[in-house]
Amino acid sequence: MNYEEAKLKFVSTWGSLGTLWGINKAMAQIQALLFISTKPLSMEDIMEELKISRGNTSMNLRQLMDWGIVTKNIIPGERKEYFTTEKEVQELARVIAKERSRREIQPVIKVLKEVSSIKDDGTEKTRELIKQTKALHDLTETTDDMIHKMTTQKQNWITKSVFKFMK
Amino acid sequence: MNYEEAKLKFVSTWGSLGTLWGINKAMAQIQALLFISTKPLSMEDIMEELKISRGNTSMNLRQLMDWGIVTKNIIPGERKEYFTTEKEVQELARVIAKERSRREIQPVIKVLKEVSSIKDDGTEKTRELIKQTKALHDLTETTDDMIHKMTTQKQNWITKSVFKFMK
DNA sequence: ACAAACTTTCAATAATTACTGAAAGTTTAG
DNA sequence: CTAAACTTTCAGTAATTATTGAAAGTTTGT
Repeated sequence: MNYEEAKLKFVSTWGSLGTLWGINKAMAQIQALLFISTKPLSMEDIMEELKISRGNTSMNLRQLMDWGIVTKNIIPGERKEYFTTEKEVQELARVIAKERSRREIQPVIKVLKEVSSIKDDGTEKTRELIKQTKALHDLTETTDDMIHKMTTQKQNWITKSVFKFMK
Repeated sequence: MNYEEAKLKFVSTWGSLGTLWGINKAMAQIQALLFISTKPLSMEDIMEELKISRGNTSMNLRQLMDWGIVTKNIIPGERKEYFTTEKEVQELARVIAKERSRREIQPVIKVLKEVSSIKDDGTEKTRELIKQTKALHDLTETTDDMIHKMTTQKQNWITKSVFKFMK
C-alpha cells in the first residue's frame, strides 16, 4: 500500500464511520483529510481531493468550525482562506464527546426525567413505566457524568481512567 | 402528563435517539415498548401500538433477538409468539456497547492499523499520515479496551468506574 | 466606487435508508 | 396429509438525508 492508497483508505473509512455516527460523510472526510495534511488546505484543495461541490465543502467546513475542531487560517497576502484541524487526538476526542453529549444525551435525559416524574396512579403499568424510565435516567445521567468528568481532564484522560478503572 | 402521554413520549424519544445512533427507529421503539411493558407482547400488539407493518416488526424483532436483548417467549397452549426485552438497564447498556464495538470500532481499528503500517518512504506527508493514524489507532484501541473492561464487569460497572475514576 | 476574488445560501435533485404488504414459508393440531 | 395460524422474505415505494450548482453575498485592492 503506497501513500495515495493509504490516504484514500483512511479518508473513506473515516467518512463511513461518520455516517454510522450521525455525522455526515463529507464532514468526516474533510476532517480526516485535514488531519493527515502537513499544511493548511484551501476550499479548492478540499473540493478537488474529495470530489465534492463548493457548497457542500462550505457547509461542512462551517459545521466543523462550529464544533471547534477546524480553524480558519488566513495567510497574509493571500485572498483564499486556509483550513486546519485540531491535531491532538485526545483533544479531538474531547470535543466530539462534548458535542455528542450536548446534541444527543442531554435531550434524552430531559425526557426521561419528565416521563419518570408522572403521577403514580397505583396501576401496575404506570409503576413499571416510572421504574424503568427512572432506571434509564440514572444510567444515562451517570454515564454522561462520567464522560463529562473524563473529558474535562484535558491531559491524557483515557489512559488515566483506564488505569484507575483497572485498579 | 398521564400514562398514555408519557408512554408515547418515551417510545418516540427513544426511537429518535436510535436514529441518531445508527439504530433504526422501529427497532428502538420496539425495544422501548417492551421495556416498559408489564407483560410479553405479541407481534400484533407491537404492530398496533407502533402502527408499523408486519414485515417491519418481524425484521426488527429478528435483529433485536440477534443482538440478544429481546427474547421470544412461547406461552404453552398458545400459537402466537410473545416477546420480552432485557429489563436490567446495565445489562442492556453492556449488550449495546458490545454490539457497537463489534460493528463499528473493530473495523476502524483494523483500517487504522493497516494504514499506519505503510512503508515510511521518508517524505513529510507519509510521516504525517503514519504518525496521525497511529495516534488515532492507539486512542481507538485504548477506548475500546476501556469499554470492554467496563462492560465485562456485569455488576454495576458504571458506578464503579466513575467512583474509581474520581478517586 | 468598482471589479475581481472569493464564500455562502438554498431550491432542486440525487442518493440512501426505512417501510409496506402480499406472497412464500413454517409449524402445529387434528 | 391438510388446513389453519402464524412468521418471514423481499420487490416496490415512500421518507429522509446529503449534494449540487448557480445566484446572491462579502471582502479586498486599486
